[in-house]
Amino acid sequence: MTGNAPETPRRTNQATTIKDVARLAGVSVATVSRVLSDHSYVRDEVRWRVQKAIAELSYRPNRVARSLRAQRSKFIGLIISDIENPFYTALVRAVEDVAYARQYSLLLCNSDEDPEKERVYIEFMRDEQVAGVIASPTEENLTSLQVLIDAKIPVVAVDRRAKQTPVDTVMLDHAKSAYLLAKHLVEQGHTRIGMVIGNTTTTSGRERKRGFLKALKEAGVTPDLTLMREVKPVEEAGFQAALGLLSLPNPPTALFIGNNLLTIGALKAIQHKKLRIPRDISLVGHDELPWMSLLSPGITVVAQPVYDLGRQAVDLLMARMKGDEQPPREIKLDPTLIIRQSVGQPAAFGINGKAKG
Amino acid sequence: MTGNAPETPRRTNQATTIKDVARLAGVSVATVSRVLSDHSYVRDEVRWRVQKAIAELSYRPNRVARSLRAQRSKFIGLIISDIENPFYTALVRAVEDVAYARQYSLLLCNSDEDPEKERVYIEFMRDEQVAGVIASPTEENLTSLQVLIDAKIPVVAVDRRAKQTPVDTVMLDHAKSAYLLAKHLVEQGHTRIGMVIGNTTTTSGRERKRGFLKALKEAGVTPDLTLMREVKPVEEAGFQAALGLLSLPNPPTALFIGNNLLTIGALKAIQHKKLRIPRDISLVGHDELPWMSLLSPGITVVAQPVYDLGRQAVDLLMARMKGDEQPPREIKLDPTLIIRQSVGQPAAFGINGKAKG
DNA sequence: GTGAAAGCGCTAACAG
DNA sequence: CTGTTAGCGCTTTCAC
Repeated sequence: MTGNAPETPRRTNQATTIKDVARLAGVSVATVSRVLSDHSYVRDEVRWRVQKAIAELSYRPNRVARSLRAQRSKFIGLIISDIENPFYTALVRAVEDVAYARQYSLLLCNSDEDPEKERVYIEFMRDEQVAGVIASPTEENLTSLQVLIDAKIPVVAVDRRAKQTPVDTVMLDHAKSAYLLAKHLVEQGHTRIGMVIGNTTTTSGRERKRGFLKALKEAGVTPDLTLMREVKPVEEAGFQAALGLLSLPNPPTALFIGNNLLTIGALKAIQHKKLRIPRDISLVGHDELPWMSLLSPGITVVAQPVYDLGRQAVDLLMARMKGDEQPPREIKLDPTLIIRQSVGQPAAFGINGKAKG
Repeated sequence: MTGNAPETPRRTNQATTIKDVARLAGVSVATVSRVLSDHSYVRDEVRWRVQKAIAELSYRPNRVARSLRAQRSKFIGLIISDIENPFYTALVRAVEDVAYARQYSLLLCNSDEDPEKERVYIEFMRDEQVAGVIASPTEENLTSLQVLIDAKIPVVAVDRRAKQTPVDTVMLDHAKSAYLLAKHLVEQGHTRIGMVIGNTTTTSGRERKRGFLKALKEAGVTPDLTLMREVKPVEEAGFQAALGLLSLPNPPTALFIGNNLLTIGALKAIQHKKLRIPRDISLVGHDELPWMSLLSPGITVVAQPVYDLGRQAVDLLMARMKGDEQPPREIKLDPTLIIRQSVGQPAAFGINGKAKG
């Protein structure tokens, strides 16, 4: 992001500055500055004159100048890995809400699950001297966040951990959510369970896998490695992975899908194979989406308290921005299991007994 | 967004500045600046020394200082009305892609369909001296954009027009998309068509209504005002409006829904009423979503070329930023009708012949 | 080719 | 209480 473009032409109609206000009010710029930030004494009569001048000129302070002066801007950088994922969208919304209320605004960056793009954005945040950064690291052992720490810019990791950097973290109890989902499956008698999750280089992926395995172990089910897929968390990958699983000679009787986009892909694979849920195949997915209840049968999922995730992340960040020096905290939020009708008994002979698409 | 909070404490570990580089390289800051922006002659040997110093100190220019100096920052402001609407999400993605490639980054603002919040953000953009703004105006006759024009900040309206302000505009041919949808309905013999669209204070709402009426008129169908609803484009409003329509003594045989969130709401209302599509009620919706094909039956919709919308908006904006002075242009993009199975013949006796939920 | 110096708009010492 | 002034980090005349 190091711009080397030639200078844009200077604006012609000069905006009104603090000098203009000072001149009109017949005071010094310092006085104007004082009435602007009212933690300093100004005689009422003078204050009034200044305010009048401000109004008359419709003066508004230049925020860039303020930022330069303060060595800190009023931005919160938000780095997410996929703006088209409704989960992150909801997160952005929460952060925006809170930030707006506190007079901060959002520098939104979409890392696209690309650590390099993420790094570029992180350095950019530093160069822009943002007030703080909320990030969902592309990799659990991401090192680039250190740049921000060095620049004394507070950082909060959200949804995923950044193990290499000691920062506050707010996330779902991923292991628990996966556990709930997998437990639901084994309780219905499934033992051949296909798993499709996001890459385990991220916290969410790794922990969900752990939760999944824990449920199986508790039920005495031996996990079958040939039924486990770790892929990029996008719809197409979910489709391919599920399709592969369903096309196996001895396919699973249930699918455990660890991410909302993957779930859409998996559902399309099931549709493609002309399989019926839950008769031919059972399925559980991670994350609730507004349209999930429209499907018939409804899909059993775990829901995240997304808004809370965002809100708490901002709260933590704000505390740091105010100078909070405590050791990094980690907040884990609880998932909610929403049981619908997508899980049945394991099909008698597996899906091989059925016509295949 | 006029911050009045007390000054944050000055950072302790001073970042390396252009001065440090100059000192280390044994040149003046001017020379360093020259090698940074290489449109100026610097002796090779000197250039090399400077570059070495830059590398050694991991120097990165302070972007805030640059912005202040240039009277213009490297941000593109993006004001949308609902970050949780997948349509806008896709738009954000497109804009982010293009902006990133051109070394700009995104200041994302969610107006929440609130003209006041929008106005605050617009002034904020001005105060931050952004390079340009892409906005989807909350109201067609929004006046606040004038602030940006006055500050010579280029503006592009996207998805919706801003009639009061002469700016470039990129949007779907809303009238056409609505027309295609409504035509499809009347061609199947529907004459009692319920309409639920977003408020007609926006371009999209108004034009879609126009397209809807045009299709009816062409087919010789007299629009029934009691079947037409204009609401806030959110799921809940769609649910309520559709529910109202379906609960009428003489309900419509088909629903025309003018927005994706409204469609989700309408589908929930249909589900709530225990009606079947298309047997009891037909439905068409605006906007394609990744999961639409998962519904059975699939929903007939029009799709927007969202990515293109975003890309063209940025292109137009960039041209203006480079000084393009042509009169404002308006680009209209074409919708695509995706016919699935949600429209059937009008039910023989309307839904009153069926059990109601 | 290169350096010195002014200045972008603002805030915070420091005087008075 | 209020004014003067320095300076945040950078780019760009203007000299040399």
